[in-house]
Amino acid sequence: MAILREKPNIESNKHVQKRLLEAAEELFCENGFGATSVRDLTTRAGCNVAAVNYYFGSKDNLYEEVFRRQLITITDKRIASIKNLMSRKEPAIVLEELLRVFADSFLEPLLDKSSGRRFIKLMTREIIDPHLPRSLFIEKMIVPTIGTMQQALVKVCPGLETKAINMCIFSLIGQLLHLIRLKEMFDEDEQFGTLMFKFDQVIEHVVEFSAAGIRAASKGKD
Amino acid sequence: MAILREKPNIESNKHVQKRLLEAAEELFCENGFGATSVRDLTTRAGCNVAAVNYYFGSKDNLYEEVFRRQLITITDKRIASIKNLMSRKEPAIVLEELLRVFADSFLEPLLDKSSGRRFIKLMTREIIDPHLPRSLFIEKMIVPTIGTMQQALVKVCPGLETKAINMCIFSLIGQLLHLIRLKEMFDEDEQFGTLMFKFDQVIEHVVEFSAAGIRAASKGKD
DNA sequence: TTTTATTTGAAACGAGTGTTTTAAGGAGCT
DNA sequence: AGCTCCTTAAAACACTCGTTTCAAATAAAA
Repeated sequence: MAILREKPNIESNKHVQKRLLEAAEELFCENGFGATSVRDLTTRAGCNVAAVNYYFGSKDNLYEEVFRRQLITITDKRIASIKNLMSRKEPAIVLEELLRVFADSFLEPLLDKSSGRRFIKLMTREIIDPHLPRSLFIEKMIVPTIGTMQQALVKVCPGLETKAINMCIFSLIGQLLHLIRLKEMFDEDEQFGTLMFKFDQVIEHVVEFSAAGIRAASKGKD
Repeated sequence: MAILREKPNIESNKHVQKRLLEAAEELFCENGFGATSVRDLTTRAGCNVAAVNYYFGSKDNLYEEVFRRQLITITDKRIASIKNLMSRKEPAIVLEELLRVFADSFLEPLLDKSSGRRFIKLMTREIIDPHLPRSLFIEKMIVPTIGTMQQALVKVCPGLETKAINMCIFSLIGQLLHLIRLKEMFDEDEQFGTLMFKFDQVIEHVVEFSAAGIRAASKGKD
């Protein structure tokens, strides 16, 4: 009963364990934990039902493995984008610039059709009915992301109190998550989605809307 | 095989059909459609398993019945709050005032421990993996709510284009939904919830943050 | 009261769930 | 060869699921 063992030798023909992880990432994200059966997973991975329990011990373990991987991947990308911008010294960074980079790094996993996009649905599901400890979510995503953004904001926008910064980040993330939600909701629905919102226009609106809000919040203490 | 029949006579002892609706509203909201079994429902309602199919035809029908009721109830409350404020003629209504009323009417079902609070979780679930046609959602909630808020905003904030209004409402709702999400997430978690956010403070921040954003959006076309 | 109709109850149906068992296959080693 | 270890396969396990059946109980109407 091996749990999370290494690849057996060289890459034989995409090992079963790897195929299972890929299948799990697709199906869990698409349909959620409960609606994905072990037989769904093994059918897509092209292996026997027993393989899930053989390689991962249980369906739950496989789920946690998938979730943790994606969580860390996305968070690292976001932080890298922000730090990349902040490393610039030459022309001073303006608020709108930072907000735009943050918005892009936040929405990037949504826009490309890679694995990250599907994962957002799974994240939302995990918030509503959690199968994993919330600490994983907090420590691996929320704290690092907000922490990085805090540091960036105090540099770009001095004279803004910590509490106000947190609330402004809250407002920003709220809008971005809502944008993701609407995009998911009306993705194939032409009538609603493109009629009232063009994606890039909304991002620009969020940037300017939030910049005005942040400046108003810092005006009192400037 | 009666479907949705009327109450048999007077209210006998809280009729089975009614008890089933109440149990369904609680359990569906709490655990979702898939994680709520017919036996869970009938156990809480104190009746036989066959009662669900007898009175509602199927588990799906019962679910739709619960969802439609709550959706309409909440939407009506929100619209009434806004129209109540807008009916005032005497002192002109300022932007912050309107935003506060909208925020309150939006969060009200969250704050009280009535049926509406649980329903928000169910709404989120329905967005992620829908069991009902999206048209129900759009026609019974989104269109009426946004429509009412549009009318209110053009009166309070003239010189704001329709497209800009829609985007500002989008930003406002995004923040409020995020506030609901965080509250649900860290409701019993003292360490996180109350440490960084006091609920009333966040509402006040959202109002001021959004007022600044809206004024910035209208400044170009004033 | 008898006769209808409506509502309940217990049991069973067939299908699907995660997991375990048991045995067969296959690679690399001495 | 034989031997060990890892991997796969098919079947069965002990559930739970939504729904149906059909007889008994209850209420309404005659």
